Amino acid sequence: MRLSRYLVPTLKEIPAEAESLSHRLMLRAGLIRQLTAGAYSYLPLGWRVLRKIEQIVREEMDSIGSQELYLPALQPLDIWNETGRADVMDEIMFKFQDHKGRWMCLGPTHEEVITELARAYVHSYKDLPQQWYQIQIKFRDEVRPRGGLIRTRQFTMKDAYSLSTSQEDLDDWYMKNRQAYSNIFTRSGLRYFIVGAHSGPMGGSGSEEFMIPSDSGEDMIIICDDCGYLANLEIAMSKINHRGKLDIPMEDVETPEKRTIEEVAGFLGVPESETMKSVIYMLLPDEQPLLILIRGDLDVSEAKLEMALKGQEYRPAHPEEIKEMSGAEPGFIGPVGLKRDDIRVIIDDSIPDGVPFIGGANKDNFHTKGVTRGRDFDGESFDLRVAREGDQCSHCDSALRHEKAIEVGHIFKLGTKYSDSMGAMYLDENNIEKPIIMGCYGIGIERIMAGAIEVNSDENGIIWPMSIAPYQVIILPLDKRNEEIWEKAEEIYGKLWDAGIETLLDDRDASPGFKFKDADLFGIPIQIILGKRALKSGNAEVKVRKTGERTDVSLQSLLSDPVGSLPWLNDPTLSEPKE
RNA sequence: CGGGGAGUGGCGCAGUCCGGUUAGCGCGCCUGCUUUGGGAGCAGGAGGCCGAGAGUUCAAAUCUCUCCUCCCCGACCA
Repeated sequence: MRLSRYLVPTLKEIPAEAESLSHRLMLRAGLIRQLTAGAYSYLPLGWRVLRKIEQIVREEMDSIGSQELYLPALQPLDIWNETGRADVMDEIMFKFQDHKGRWMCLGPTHEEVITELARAYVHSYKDLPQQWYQIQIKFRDEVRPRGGLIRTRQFTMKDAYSLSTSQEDLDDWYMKNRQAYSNIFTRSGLRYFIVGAHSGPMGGSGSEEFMIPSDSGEDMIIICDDCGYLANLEIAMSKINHRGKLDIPMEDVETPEKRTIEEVAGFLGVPESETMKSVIYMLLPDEQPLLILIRGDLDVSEAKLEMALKGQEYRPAHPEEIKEMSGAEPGFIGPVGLKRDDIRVIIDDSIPDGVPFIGGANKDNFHTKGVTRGRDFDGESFDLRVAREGDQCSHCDSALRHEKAIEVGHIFKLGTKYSDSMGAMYLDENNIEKPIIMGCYGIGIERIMAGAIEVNSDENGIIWPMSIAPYQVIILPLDKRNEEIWEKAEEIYGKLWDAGIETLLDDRDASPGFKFKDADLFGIPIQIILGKRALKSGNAEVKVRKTGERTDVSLQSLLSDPVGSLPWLNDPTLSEPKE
């Protein structure tokens, strides 16, 4: 492609809207343009990168025997009502009525459509196993799009769905996809972590996320450098050191207007870790009260709570309900002396038997010292707390650290959640009807692009890994009016394309400095610089964007054997992440 | 959804508090001449219902009201 006729609007100044590194560089390098919040036009250079990524994804999915198909983004709301997810995903679904008044939506994901397909075509164990995938657009009316392509309302996802007859076969598909994902991210020049994750509204028994460490990420992952434990902060485990057991009697102390843990601990002159936090929720749909107890200095992980409750829904209790139950204002609630006997109590294991804590007295302006589990109250034990940086690893006792990360892939063992609710059944060898066991596996295509930029750039611009670079080579004739330079540039350009090397020719009438700056900004891995100096000696100058290394290569060999004279084309280190 | 910030040629901004010439500057764009190894110089140009609507006023980018949009933090989120 000739740059003079190419839509690559590079910017010298950074648009004010861009905050994250990848967003700034994508705008500056002319890869994308925002149309509205969370929706971007992909300009030619950006689109080429996305297509490269898709191709890598396609090859790896095909290689594990996954079949590519294409499902509609336009979907009737009915199928979402079958699984009950019309309600669960209500907030993020783009919904509207067609001209007949039927409710439709733009698919935020495709489990329902896939299950409908399976229900229609899979009837026998002989039809299984199967894995189907697509590379398709998703629509999610995100409350807050952010970070350029990190979170958008319209994006491309590779989503795959495995259909199995047994848990073992699901496990097998899960591992195959896991391996394919590892290949995809490695080939795309990304350094990634696989972390244990929370399944959320997808449901199912287990899931893992593929994470690229980056300050622009929205997720927090917990890392143990010693034993390699990795998990999303939402579900990360950590070890708790308990104080010694002590048998002291309960004693009410006056704590006027001290409601928060911080206020109470400060007022009584004790560390927050010697206090106990009590939170009351109402379980739905029965309105059964739920008391959650956790050490005062720790926080409850919503994801862990959701798992402890096995997905049962809940809501925060109203202040009147709390008052009725405890006889005190919120801020003075504790586990001892509550006025409801149907209350369910779940306790984080930061509150062990025999260790006294300071808790609410269920009496306005009073707390109780010496409240002790096992003696004064008890309940179900769970790990509910959010792990903190510096906490001990639950596997090896080393200190945990955390890091921000971009989620680029997520794999789930769904089980029979969708096949049960939508009736996707098959007959087994014994003529018994069974639900199909499903898995689903997603990759965010744009996030790979954004992630690759986050990880591979310097102060001058993007440094594309060779594997996903929009072009491998850019030719920079520095003096357009020097006919010899111009002719050589054209000649090399033609030869490179003949040899199958994707090449850009900067044929713009611009100053050398301008071309250098743009070439660095674009991040094309190999620059071929044609100036008078080099030409005099019969050489072109080859600059490797990633290393800055410059080498003279004879024009003769470039023309006769382009691939052979550019060994960098096949240098694997140019497809690896920096450092 | 809570908090904060911002809408002025394609991009970055000034002007707004304190109303008053043809609304400025830089980048980019067009024409000409010069220039050519790290975002060239000079000269001459084109391009703006100042986010939208209503109001106040002799007069509104500027004051008032309503609305819309975008960004950031948080909550939320395959």
